Amino acid sequence: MAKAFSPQEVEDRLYQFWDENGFFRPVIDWTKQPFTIIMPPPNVTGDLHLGHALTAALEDLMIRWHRMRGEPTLWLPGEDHSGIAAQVVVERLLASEGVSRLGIGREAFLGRMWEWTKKYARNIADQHRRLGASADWSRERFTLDPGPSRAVRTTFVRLYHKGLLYRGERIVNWCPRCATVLSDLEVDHQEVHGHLWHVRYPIVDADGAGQTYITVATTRPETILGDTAVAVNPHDERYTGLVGKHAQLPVIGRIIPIIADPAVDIAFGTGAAKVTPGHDPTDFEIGQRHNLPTVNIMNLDATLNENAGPYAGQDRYVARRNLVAELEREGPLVRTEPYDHSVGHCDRCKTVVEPLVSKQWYVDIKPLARPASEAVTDGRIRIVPDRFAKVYLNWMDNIRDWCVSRQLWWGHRIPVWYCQDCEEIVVPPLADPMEDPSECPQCGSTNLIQDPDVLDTWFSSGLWPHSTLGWPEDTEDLKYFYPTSVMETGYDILFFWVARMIMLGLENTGEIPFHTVYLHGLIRDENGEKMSKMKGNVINPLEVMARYGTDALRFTLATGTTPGNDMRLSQEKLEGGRNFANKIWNAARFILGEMSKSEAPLAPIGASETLGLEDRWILSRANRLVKEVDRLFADFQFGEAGRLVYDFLWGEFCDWYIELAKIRLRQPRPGEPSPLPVLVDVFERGLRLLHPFMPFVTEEIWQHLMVKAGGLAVRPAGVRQLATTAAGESGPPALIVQPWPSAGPEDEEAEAATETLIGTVRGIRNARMEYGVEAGRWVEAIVQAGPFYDVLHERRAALETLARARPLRLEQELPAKPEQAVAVIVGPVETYLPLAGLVDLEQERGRLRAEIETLEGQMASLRGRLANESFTSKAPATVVAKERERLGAAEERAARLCERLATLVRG
RNA sequence: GGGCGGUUAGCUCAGCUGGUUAGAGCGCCACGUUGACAUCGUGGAGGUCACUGGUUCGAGUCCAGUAUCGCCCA
Repeated sequence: MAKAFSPQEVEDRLYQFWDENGFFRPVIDWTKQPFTIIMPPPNVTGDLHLGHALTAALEDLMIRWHRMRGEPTLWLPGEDHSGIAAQVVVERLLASEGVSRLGIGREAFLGRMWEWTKKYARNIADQHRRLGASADWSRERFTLDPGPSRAVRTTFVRLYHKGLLYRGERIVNWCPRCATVLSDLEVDHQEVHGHLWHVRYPIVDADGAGQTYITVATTRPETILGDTAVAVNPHDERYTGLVGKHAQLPVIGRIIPIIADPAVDIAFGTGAAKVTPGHDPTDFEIGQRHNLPTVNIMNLDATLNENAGPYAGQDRYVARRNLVAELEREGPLVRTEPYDHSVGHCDRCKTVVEPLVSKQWYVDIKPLARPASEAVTDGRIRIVPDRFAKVYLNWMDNIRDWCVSRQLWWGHRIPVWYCQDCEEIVVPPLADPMEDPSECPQCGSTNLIQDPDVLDTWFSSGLWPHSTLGWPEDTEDLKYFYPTSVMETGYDILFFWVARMIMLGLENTGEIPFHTVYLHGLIRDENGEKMSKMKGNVINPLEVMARYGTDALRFTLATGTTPGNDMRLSQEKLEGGRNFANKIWNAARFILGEMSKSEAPLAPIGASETLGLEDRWILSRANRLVKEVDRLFADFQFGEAGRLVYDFLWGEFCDWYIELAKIRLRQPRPGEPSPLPVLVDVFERGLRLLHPFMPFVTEEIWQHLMVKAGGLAVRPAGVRQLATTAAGESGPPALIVQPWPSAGPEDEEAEAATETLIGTVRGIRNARMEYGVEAGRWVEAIVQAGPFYDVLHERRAALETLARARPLRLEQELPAKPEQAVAVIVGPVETYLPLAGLVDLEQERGRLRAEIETLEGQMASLRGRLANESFTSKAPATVVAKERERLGAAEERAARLCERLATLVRG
């Protein structure tokens, strides 16, 4: 084995080994409950980013854990066609070739889309493989595949016939750059610095005494050209006399009514609002209430149209500038003030969205939202962390109809035909949603034209948990794996995706799509900034993996996040992950080296009384760890679990157990058991616990271990020699399919004794350092071990070696304690280091006094607590007992320290 | 405007049924190349847990309020 772990040498090989042996494919076993995760399908628009890496790390962690627990485990991978985003990329590609989408036509364009998509879907899948994703690639799905497409069309047809899909003309969010409508969720509201322009409209039928004009305030003066009324609040006394009168629009001279509507905010601007039903959602509603005409002044590319009179053909912002100039010149502009307000931007391209009236397809969402809310309120679906349940329910309660049509070519074409002879809308029959209608059922015409638009990408994503498993067919997969277990994704798509999956899953299947929603946070850069290509602070997971290894990335992500919270990723953190992998690697090198040296077969671990103290200790600690990790995993606390495994392997196993084992291995005493079986057993169990976090390094080491163990003809306890593949065949042994460890009993006696041993070693090291003893020098030590005499006598060699204390005199009771010596007191164990020539009695007295002082502070607070009648009567007995014990220990230690101090003072 | 979250060591963060003298990684200081590992080891310094009040025998942890930063929705 190489001196340092080199990830690139093992990752591809091991992934292939797992994949080829079918370990990723579940065996359907109807007697067992499966564990299923449907992977959120990444967009095919490029490379995986760190968010995907986090998703993969956490999902693979759960998947590997459940697989090791022996559950039929399915992780179904896939990719999303990502409608608008993908189309934009390919359109840009075409532009670089000097052609356009419209130029080459729909069919040729879709050909190019597919060509491009296939390449990138493969790219995404390959990147998931590099992340070590143990997903079942035989079940991989793409949103435009025949299966999921059939699900989309079936859903549309059923919703339509149920009356839950309708075509409506209303104000939509239009992205002039993407040339499509957007759903409310795809609009990103941002504060922008703008102006509020106060514009005076003359009253044409003023009654002499009253006002002769009315002043409106607007942030979008160009829409004046589309005004069809001025509205005031009915309770606004400033304007009561004007309601019913008429004003004249500047520039184009249209006469418009002054109306009263409660939607107008008295406090905003002048209290008089211009009403542009064609270009503002609120105004549209006012227009509906008052039967106002709607004037559309804009083309779909955000230039003004013929209704804009002299401004026709100008871009909206050019027109705004020019119009403001004209108003100023001509007089109606009475005031301009700076004004910050929120403006909708296209989620994808950040272009300012234009509200305009358009005919689109909508899902009547409330009937779907109710059952989706109930599924969360009644606990059938658990959201982790649970605070997001409130966010979810709040959104559901205020949900608005979902605009699902998009003016794109790339996507699921809307299965609606329009009769060109009678205006009938034709949708395929419920009985066969896939059938394209050939004639109009109303008039018999065959002159049908399919709606040119496609559906919102999220419409197909919303079906993902059931469409990937075969719905609408009643497949075996659907029956077995649905409802799925966990949906793990980022909180940023809770509404976009998770909510819609719940609604559509319930609608289509009558069942929840998943039992648990686990939401992770965003990965930010080391300064807490959101990563973006624009800022240039994007960390590419592929580069990270090349530099630090996949395990390092995965461990760092999995342990650095808590549910629903963002994480800052930095090189330092990744280094930590890499170092941990290397630490484990080197522990393996040590153990394997020792195994090679040993001629004897690896003995099974015997009964407790045949084991050494530290063996019992580390086994007990390992058992405690398994118990804790199980508890934390079950509660989705992966980060905390990972940290415990890290602390155990590094801080206990490597730092102490291996060091203690070395002493026995180098100076074996007759009759003493070898630590090797325990070394191998505990390490091997540690590898299993770590496997879901760091699959590659653990598998690689485990394979080495098996070769060695196999060579010695004895395997660590509990190893499954052969794995079973999906085809029911036997495969080679592999860590990925080893059983998850189960927790054995704890050994408190061994833990306490070993802690005393470790504490004494630490105390001696500490004293050495304080007195400036050179690291390599051996020092004399005299130990009064009291009740730990037998234990320390047993571990005498350990104490000597680890504390570098020799000669070491060990007694149960010390009749006379050395005076010219440093005292180290750990529990009832007193250690004296004469440190010839180095001990300064004044320094030693100071050291003792300081220790006594902190101890006294502690004792005072404990005594106070225990003297408090309400504490002893109200606190649980175990807590009170524990405090008593602590006080006792502190008192004993203080007494010993005081005694020591007294000796020194006397001397 | 409504809702949510953060505020703990120099930095980044854990701390989930309230119970030691609050932990980790990184950074810092000192020492150390004995055959697992310098991607390392040993030891150390460093925090009135944002603030105020409350509940409780006991609060970093629960409640209310304040400040401040951030996010979501409108």
